[in-house]
Amino acid sequence: MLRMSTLFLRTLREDPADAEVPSHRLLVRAGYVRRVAPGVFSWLPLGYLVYRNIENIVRDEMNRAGFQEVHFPSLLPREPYELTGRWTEYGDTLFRLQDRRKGDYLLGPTHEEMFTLLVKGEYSSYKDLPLVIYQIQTKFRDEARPRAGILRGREFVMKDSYSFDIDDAGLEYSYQRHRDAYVDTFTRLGLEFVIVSAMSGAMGGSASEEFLATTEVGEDTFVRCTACDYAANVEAVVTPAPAAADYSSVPKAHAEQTPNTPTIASLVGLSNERADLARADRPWTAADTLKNIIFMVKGPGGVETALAVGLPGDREVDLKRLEAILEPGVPRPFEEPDFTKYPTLMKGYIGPAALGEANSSGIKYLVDPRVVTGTRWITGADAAGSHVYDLVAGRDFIPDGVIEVAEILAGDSCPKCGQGLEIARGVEIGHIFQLGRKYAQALGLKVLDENGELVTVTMGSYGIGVSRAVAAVAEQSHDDKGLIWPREVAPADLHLIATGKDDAPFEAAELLAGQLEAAGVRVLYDDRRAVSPGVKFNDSELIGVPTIVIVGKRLVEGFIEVKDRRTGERTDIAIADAVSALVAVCE
RNA sequence: CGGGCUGUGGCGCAGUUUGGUAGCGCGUCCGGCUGGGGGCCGGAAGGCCGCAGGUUCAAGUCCUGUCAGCCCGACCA
Repeated sequence: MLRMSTLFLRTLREDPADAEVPSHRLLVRAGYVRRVAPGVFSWLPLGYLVYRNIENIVRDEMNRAGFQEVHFPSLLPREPYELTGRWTEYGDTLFRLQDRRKGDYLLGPTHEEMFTLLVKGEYSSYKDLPLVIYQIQTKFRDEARPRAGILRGREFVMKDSYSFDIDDAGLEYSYQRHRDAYVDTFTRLGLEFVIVSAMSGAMGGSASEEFLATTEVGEDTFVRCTACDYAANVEAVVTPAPAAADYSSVPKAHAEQTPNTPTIASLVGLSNERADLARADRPWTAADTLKNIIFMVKGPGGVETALAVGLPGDREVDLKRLEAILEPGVPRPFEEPDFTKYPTLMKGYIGPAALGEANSSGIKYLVDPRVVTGTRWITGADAAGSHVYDLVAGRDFIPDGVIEVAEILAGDSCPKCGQGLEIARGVEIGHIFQLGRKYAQALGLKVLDENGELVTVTMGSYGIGVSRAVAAVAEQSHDDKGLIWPREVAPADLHLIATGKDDAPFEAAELLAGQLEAAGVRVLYDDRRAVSPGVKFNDSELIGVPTIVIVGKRLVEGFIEVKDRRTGERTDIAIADAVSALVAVCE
């Protein structure tokens, strides 16, 4: 039994000044966590109870799936990370340290290397596989900017598991088992979540998926369909290409003088103002223009290549999508000096005529999926102050291909059902990933197959942010008064409050608390004598135990009050029936 | 790494413009009252005003430097 009179707990009446997001504010105010350093937190008794409940749910679901728990150190030697290149690849995010002999060590940010080496040391036959092992471990990442309290710290707890299979089919199965286990885990945590494809379509379907707990303070943007169950990372959204349009009635392309129209807005304005350019049926909009943007892309060898992107003028290029699709190439904007290298490009008036590998600039020209054959555009005429009208894709120009980098806007069509998409935010609480043979290759994890041949093992890696899940639940489950824990993760089942100046309520509550404990109910008992009822009520709402029981002024009539923290609904029950009634509530 | 803001008892803040012996609320301690929504009265403890240097008779306040933290962005298995 937890007694408020002795519990190591101090609740705060005011919000801490450095906390912005609700989970951070409330976890600090309710005395669950305290900040120690940027992105580093201590867990106080109530917080640690919640943390452990969540950890145990994660562990339980892993074990149910048949995975085996191991435990690695956090302090790791440099060598394995050197072999996979991550000692340098991880950059400043890696916490590094040296021992007294100047030997390099690191605090593990994730443990692919260690798992791979462990299995390599023990197993050597296909008969040993498949294998899934996991750990629940403190991880360290020296994030450039920790924020949002527990949601994004530099020290955090992660469950990471790794699957080892002989072939792709085995990997697919291990991946699927994790996917199922994650759905069960997050459902049990009471989290509202979506599963989004984490990679661009080109990289292939299910190789990597993220589990995002939906919350407006999340750092990951994703889209989901308002009508069907489609959800995807912004990088991975596929824009459905419209059917090719009939352009038989579209007049021949004609260049027009359009002075001082270097921007889309100015071009659309002028086109509507001038009678000779205006459309008869409707005004021109930015979506009628074809905007061409050039990037310089640095390839892995360090060589820069120009790339032209064409997209409807009402859209911007989403740099994250562009970077994701060009990976490992790195794009940068096309700048003034670059124009001198491509004399046929006229800044502000770049058109398809100059673009494309077959044309004057020789620059590869990729267009948005909406630019299908038959669509007609206003676009640059490659001369200052001049635009081409009625330029038809497929008739007047042929791009080198399609590229999916336009920003996603709310209302865009769902690639699955065609209805509108919405943009939402979430925090990544799980990630499942078919690693393949990268680490097994680098570290030489091979086994003998049934033909006696050495084959490289294929791996998957699967993470759950355990400490982050505490904050994610808090983020999704609170009101203006405080936290509201789902029962299974709550620090207690019941928050029992005794009020009054006489001994009677305290004696009755004491007795009740003992009986409830004996019946297996976890009780947080507010036995403080000198504290006024208002303080106790407010504390109970801040702390967020799902059921609040008050032994107070109605005791003389033989009743106690039961309040549901989430709904606020109150019921009176007879003290004589209290134990059985409350046990029932807590089941 | 770029931009903005802030450093004053445990927490939240005022005081800095205009230099003159450091204040308020909460919390804590002692005594009393109160006892169904952070209640009241009286008393008390607790501060290198981020740090260093400078100006001045005098610096929380002005000047220079520096460190730290927070927020936005970049970044983020």
